[in-house]
Amino acid sequence: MHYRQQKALLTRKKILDAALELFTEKGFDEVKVSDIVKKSKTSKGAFYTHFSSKYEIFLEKFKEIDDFYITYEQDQTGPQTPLQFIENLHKAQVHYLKDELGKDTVRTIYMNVLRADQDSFVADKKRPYFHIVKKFIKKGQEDGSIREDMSSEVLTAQITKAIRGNIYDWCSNDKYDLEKEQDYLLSILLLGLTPKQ
Amino acid sequence: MHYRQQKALLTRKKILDAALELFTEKGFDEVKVSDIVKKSKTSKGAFYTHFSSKYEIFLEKFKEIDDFYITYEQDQTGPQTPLQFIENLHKAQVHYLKDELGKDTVRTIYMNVLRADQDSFVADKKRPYFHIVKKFIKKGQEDGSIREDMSSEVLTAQITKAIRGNIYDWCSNDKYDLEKEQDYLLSILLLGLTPKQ
DNA sequence: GCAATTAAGAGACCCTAGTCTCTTAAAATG
DNA sequence: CATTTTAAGAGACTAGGGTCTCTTAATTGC
Repeated sequence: MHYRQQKALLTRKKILDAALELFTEKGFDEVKVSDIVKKSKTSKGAFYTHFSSKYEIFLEKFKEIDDFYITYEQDQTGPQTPLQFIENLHKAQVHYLKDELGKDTVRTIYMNVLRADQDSFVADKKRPYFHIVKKFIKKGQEDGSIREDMSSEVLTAQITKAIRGNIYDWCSNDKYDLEKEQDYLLSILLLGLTPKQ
Repeated sequence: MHYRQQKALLTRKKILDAALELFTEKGFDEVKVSDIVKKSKTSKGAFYTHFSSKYEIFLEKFKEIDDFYITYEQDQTGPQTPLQFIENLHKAQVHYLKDELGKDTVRTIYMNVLRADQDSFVADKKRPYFHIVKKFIKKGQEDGSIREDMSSEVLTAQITKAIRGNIYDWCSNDKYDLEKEQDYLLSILLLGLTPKQ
């Protein structure tokens, strides 16, 4: 590690810290790149050598969404059937999105995922969220409580994307009861996971 | 209708026609408002008196998405159970989105729905799509093939939003087999609609 | 140690969606 | 018919994300 690289890393951190502070304070749309540059006492040139867009720096922080899922799984101790686990996970999820992250943040993420140059993030199968759901679907298939005509991978993909539909609708509607709608949707999805008679 | 209003209407039409032609030719992102203005021989002032954004004029055209659903329902003649109808409708839907509208158009719509100033369009319950699905869910509830612990309105909302999740994922992933994923998802959703034992 | 190379960064500049102001001609008023 | 009001539209201007070029100082090579 050379002196120059160290200094660059410090610059990167200055920009990141300033940006996150501003995002928290004013929200993504209200923060200008020039604000970030001013606050971090750097320059546009520095900003764009370290981050490829304003959205990228925003995402940096919100990759910690995944910590929620990891922590959630660890915290579960009592006995639960796989279906109960999946249901409870998704009920906890809406609280986290609503009360911790906030609609505006989620909306920003969901919007930028659709930008032509961006590669997905929410639907990335490498995310802990996907792994955790898949793990419990597998368990359910093993104990016979979940259908086996589709692989756990495929079933997981279907559940998570249906849930994304719910979150998407919440983001685009002013009056939307996220919890209630999540409950309704889960009721259909979980029944849809049971083995066919 | 006064002379001035007539002339305004003509201007509006000139802008709309020019815009749609350019969108078809080059895609939403590649068309500049100045291109539209130039092609229609009008001005920015005229553009923004008739449309509130570039997206709004785009949506104007793609409200005809709804014609697809109306036509589809009318064209169905043979006997089908409500669940079969819903399944077939959604299989036809993906072909329409993929081959008629195209991913780029759908992506543009899904993205703009999330813009803070915009009110939804895709999740609007007044759309024919919603009405048609609801009608068949009601039928299924009447003949006992669909669960009755939730209203047809609620069930419809869940199905349509889960489907939106699928379309959303398609829009944000390069390699995504929309038809196959729709089949998988429908398999879960339709089972989830059946009455609980 | 000294030239040549290169990476970090400063900031002027570009691009384009959207706004603002001003003009003009049609409609309303009397 | 003259005057006032107003709505459509022209186009200059603003805003803000992102790009480009140029500088400088650290690193490398001889």
